[in-house]
Amino acid sequence: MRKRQNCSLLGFAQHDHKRCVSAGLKVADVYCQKHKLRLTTVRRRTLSILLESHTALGAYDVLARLREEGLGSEPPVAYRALGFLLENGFIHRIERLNAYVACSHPGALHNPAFLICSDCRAVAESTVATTTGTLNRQARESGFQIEHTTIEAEGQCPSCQQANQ
Amino acid sequence: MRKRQNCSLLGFAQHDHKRCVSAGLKVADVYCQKHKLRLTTVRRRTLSILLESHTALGAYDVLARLREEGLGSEPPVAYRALGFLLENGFIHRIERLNAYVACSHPGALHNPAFLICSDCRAVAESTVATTTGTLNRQARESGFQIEHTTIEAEGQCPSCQQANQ
DNA sequence: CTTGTAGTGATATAACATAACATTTTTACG
DNA sequence: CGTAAAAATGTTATGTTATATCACTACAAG
Ligand SMILES: [Zn+2]
Ligand SMILES: [Zn+2]
Ligand SMILES: [Zn+2]
Ligand SMILES: [Zn+2]
Repeated sequence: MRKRQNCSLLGFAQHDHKRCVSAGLKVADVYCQKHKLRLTTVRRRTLSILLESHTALGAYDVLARLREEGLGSEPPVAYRALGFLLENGFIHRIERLNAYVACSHPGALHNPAFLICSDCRAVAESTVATTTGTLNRQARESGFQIEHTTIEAEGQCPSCQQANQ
Repeated sequence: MRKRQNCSLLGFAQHDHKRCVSAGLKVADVYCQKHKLRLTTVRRRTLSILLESHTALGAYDVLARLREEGLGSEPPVAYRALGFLLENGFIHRIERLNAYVACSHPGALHNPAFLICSDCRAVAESTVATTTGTLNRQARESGFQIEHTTIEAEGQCPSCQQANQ
């Protein structure tokens, strides 16, 4: 009898979080070198700020951190860095929160689904991104061409459930 | 051999649109009477503004219309009316657009998926709202309690595809 | 009629995002 | 190297979306 694998989602599970940060930065470094992209100081620091938490941060939260460190003080600085990181799949945007979160499975562009805690903004990223067959069928039948699908499930993460019980 | 039913989604299909407006208002009238809710002038007009198009309108778009008609000129007027209509399931919020759309299947609270045209903001509402089994399983296994799921597919509606070909 | 509740009016401000243009840094190439 | 083009950054201003707060009004219940 095989032991059931623990496949709880990163973000809600206990884990060695320093590895998330270092691994995420490493992947970005390698990817950028390979694709001749410039992971500048601001961009790299923006990524590490997001990697340091598995929660969604607003652009102005990021900007505040950058400002403290003398890396820029005006909104475009943060939005440019976030834009670069989004384009290259290192971070994702959480539409419900107008906020940004580091990718948990970096290395390739992809289109994940998210589980978002409405209390603490913790975010877990699922690799499952496809819509249900029914929605796809309805789209096809009505002639709608789907280009991108956003799936965001909101609720309570394990620790906030305990805290609020 | 049974004829294939045309189940193209309202919003992209040709239809008698005056009926959408009158039916939507009627449902709201009845529902509010039954539940002792007050569908005031501003609320009712806000609903009809959204019913008049199957596209998503921003709060400030709605406000502009209300202002023209002397029904209110400051943001809270629109946001309060939209809030009431959202709470009672007469309209939905499109997160990707920070915009609002009248419900196509009014009468009960529900949690639909949307097909959103990125060119013209036309929105079709699908009754299919459940996430994929896999996402639900992942949530359960990691102890996350899903309360609400947003599914928004963005792409091109039939007429915009023709226009851009 | 009076008292509580729900709804509105009005002002201000918070939060999120981009346009536009000047300047600096980096890269590419002769 | 020197220099021109491209990419990134600095800076100012403004646009867009949303909420807090407090005063006032309408209205239903007792
Ligand atoms: Zn981590
Ligand atoms: Zn939480
Ligand atoms: Zn219609
Ligand atoms: Zn369209």
